[in-house]
Amino acid sequence: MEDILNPPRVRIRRRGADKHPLILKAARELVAQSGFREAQMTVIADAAGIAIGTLYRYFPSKTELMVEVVKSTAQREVDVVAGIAMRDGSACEKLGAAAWTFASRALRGRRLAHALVAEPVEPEVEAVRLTYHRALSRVFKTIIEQGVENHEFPTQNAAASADCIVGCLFEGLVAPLSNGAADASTSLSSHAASIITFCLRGVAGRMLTFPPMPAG
Amino acid sequence: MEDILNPPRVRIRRRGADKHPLILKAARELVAQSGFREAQMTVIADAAGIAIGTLYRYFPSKTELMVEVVKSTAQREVDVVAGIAMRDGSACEKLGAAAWTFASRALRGRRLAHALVAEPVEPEVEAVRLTYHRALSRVFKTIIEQGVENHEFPTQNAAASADCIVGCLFEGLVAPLSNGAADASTSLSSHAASIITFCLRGVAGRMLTFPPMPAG
Amino acid sequence: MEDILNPPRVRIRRRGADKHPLILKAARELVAQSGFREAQMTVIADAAGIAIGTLYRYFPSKTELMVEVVKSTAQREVDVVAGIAMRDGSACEKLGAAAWTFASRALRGRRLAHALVAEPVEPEVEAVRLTYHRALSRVFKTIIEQGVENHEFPTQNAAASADCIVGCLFEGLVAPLSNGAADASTSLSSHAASIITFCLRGVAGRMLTFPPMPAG
Amino acid sequence: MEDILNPPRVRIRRRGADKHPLILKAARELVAQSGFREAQMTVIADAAGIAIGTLYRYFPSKTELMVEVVKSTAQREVDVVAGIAMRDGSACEKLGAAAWTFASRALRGRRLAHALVAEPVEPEVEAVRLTYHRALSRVFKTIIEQGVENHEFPTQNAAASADCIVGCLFEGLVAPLSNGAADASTSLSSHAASIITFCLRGVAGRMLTFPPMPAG
DNA sequence: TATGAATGAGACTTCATTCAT
DNA sequence: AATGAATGAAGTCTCATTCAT
Repeated sequence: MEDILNPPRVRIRRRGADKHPLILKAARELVAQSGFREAQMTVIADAAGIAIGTLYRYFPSKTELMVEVVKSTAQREVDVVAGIAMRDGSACEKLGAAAWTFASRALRGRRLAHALVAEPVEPEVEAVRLTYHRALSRVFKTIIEQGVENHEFPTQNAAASADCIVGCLFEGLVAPLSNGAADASTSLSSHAASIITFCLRGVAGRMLTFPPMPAG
Repeated sequence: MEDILNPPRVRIRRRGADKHPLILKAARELVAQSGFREAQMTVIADAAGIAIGTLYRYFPSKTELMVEVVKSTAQREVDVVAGIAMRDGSACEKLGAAAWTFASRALRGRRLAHALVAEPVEPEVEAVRLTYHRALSRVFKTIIEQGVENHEFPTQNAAASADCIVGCLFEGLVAPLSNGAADASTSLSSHAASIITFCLRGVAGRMLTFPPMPAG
Repeated sequence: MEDILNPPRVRIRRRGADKHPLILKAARELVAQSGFREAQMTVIADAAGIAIGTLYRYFPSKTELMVEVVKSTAQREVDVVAGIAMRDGSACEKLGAAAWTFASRALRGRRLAHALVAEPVEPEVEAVRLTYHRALSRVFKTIIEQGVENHEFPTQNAAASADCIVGCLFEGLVAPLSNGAADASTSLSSHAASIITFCLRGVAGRMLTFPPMPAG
Repeated sequence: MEDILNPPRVRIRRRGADKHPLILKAARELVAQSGFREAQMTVIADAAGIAIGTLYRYFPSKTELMVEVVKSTAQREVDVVAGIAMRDGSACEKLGAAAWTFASRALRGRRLAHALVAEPVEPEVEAVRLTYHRALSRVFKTIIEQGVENHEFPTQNAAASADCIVGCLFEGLVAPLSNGAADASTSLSSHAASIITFCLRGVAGRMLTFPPMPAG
């Protein structure tokens, strides 16, 4: 399981409850709702039920907070997808399952997924998001490498293929979400199937059709 | 050839050169250098060597200016790639050439490409950027459809495949550029070859290796 | 006939048509339409069909132009009302007729009347408007003085009474116009009759009812 | 007693004095000194001894602040005049007293009174000012109606008469103040007496002379 | 003399961050 | 430790006025 986070920094010593996760939750929800730009510090503090001054005891700047938001959210996504990669089964199955898992989570989440993929702001946050992309890519890379060893897949630049899969999923699933329209997720899920089919072919180098899975 | 732009608005003229392209150039360069966020109106005016009031004679708001920046830049990219798609040759060759063209142009461009692909901004600008993605995708879709007719490629959801190609190129080429580091472009161009290979396999459903082209 | 204007200043020597009245007309119409604030120099120049630079050859500043607008417009109003005061008839009749004339002109004109009465801006323009108020007042004062000489009216401070009449007309007729609503002018004209009745009583010191006149 | 204000909004509190009245006072003084035009947010903040950001914590926009300035000032004036209308005495006495009270307060106040009566500004502020005129008029209307019931005054359009009184007071007292000149208030107060005499005659329809009161 | 593009001071507003209580 | 009022730099946009052609 990938760990995006650097060793967790020393936190403020506190008497009562640790407000760290509380703040992070509030911030994440606000970002999920309306993006980084709209998530102002005052609003986040309000949502967390604490004073703005208190928020600044836990996070020294908005940048830092947003970095944490991206880190933690991304980590969760990577963990889930990575969980799939650990299961038994052929590389092909795992690849399909992992992609589908990512896709179905992105189809919910919408705004948040978009924020993680395409809504940057500051270089520092951008850097973390890149880390997320790479972490996700690494999960796929691992599966591909297994498949190459198995001879399920032909020899290939596994890292590049993994990047491509991530790109396909982002472009295919997240970008269309950025127009606020609440598209019928049915059509999106068949679209997702086409995307994943493409990815499987790209990796396997032969005709494979991805059978859509029950949402999960 | 795609035309993203609406019919061009009537411009100011007389006395001195038309400042429209001058401003657009300055704005584009600033965006290319440091992204939308840093491109403030005052700075753009300075860079263009004009007063802020003059800037506002040509563009009624920052949003409008940024929309033009994205439109014009994106249009140029789409045009170039679309130009490739018009040439003679097999669908496979054209697909490779178009992808390679996009890739090699993105390898220069760096920050600008990133801005066109993944930076934040306002909904209005975002909408235009999405148009760019779709326009690029349509170019690839056209090639794929030709290939399917030719029986070069198997039957497939051409739109989804085209989106995937765009996603692969963005994720594979643009995202890595976003860290300011001046990566060795050699390694990037071999990376690009891997990416394109993946795309070709995804479309063709069989083993194809993309032979890197002479930079152009 | 009152002359509000100071001796007309030396104007620019010109070859072709004198653009002075042209500009004044355009400015007056714009002020009448949307007030001083909205009457920007560029817009006035456009409306007059001349260049902004030319406008500035005739009027050295917006303030000066607005002063002229108020002066000329007010002069016209004063002239019309003064014309009534010159006619034959009892002071009482003339007073009623003059008031009614002012009122009926104000009921058209709307925005312009408001601008002349209540929409000031700069001290310089304000000063001119005050002059207008005083000039109008002087017309009424003349009528009242005649009436006092005639013994139609009791001895009184004619200047103060005249100011009051002006005040009644402004407050009673112009102020209600400031809400953009296009009130039924029927109800306004009966309102006007009540206003004028009040004025006549105030001057005459006995019961007089003003019989509304045919609009003119 | 008229109440122009809507229910007062929830205010900021805690730590330090409530800055609401402080700001309002500063703004009122600036308007009184130089009118709405000169009352810029930065200047108001400076005058109140606070930062511009603080100003915006209390008033969301300049318009809102100006509305409050007009509302609160006007309310005070209306309250004082209305207080007179509640006293015992004949309608005639009350009418004279109310008018005199208004007049004597306007003779101080100068610029501020002018701002409340005749300065420009935005539609939103204008609307509030109109409310002030109407509220003042309503006070006089009440007195007149009492007088009509008493048979002190003849039957008449009480609303129109009340508007006239307001108009007389504004035109007779406020307008002359608008030229910055510090007129001898002695002459003004005898002028005021003439104005009020006119009003009484207008309402009563017979000869009444208003005996100037001791200033209050 | 006419033109109108260019100018730039100045107005309003936002929001991350600080610090006295 | 918590609070939240206060701060003010920074950004966008307007419009009267100037001046080169």
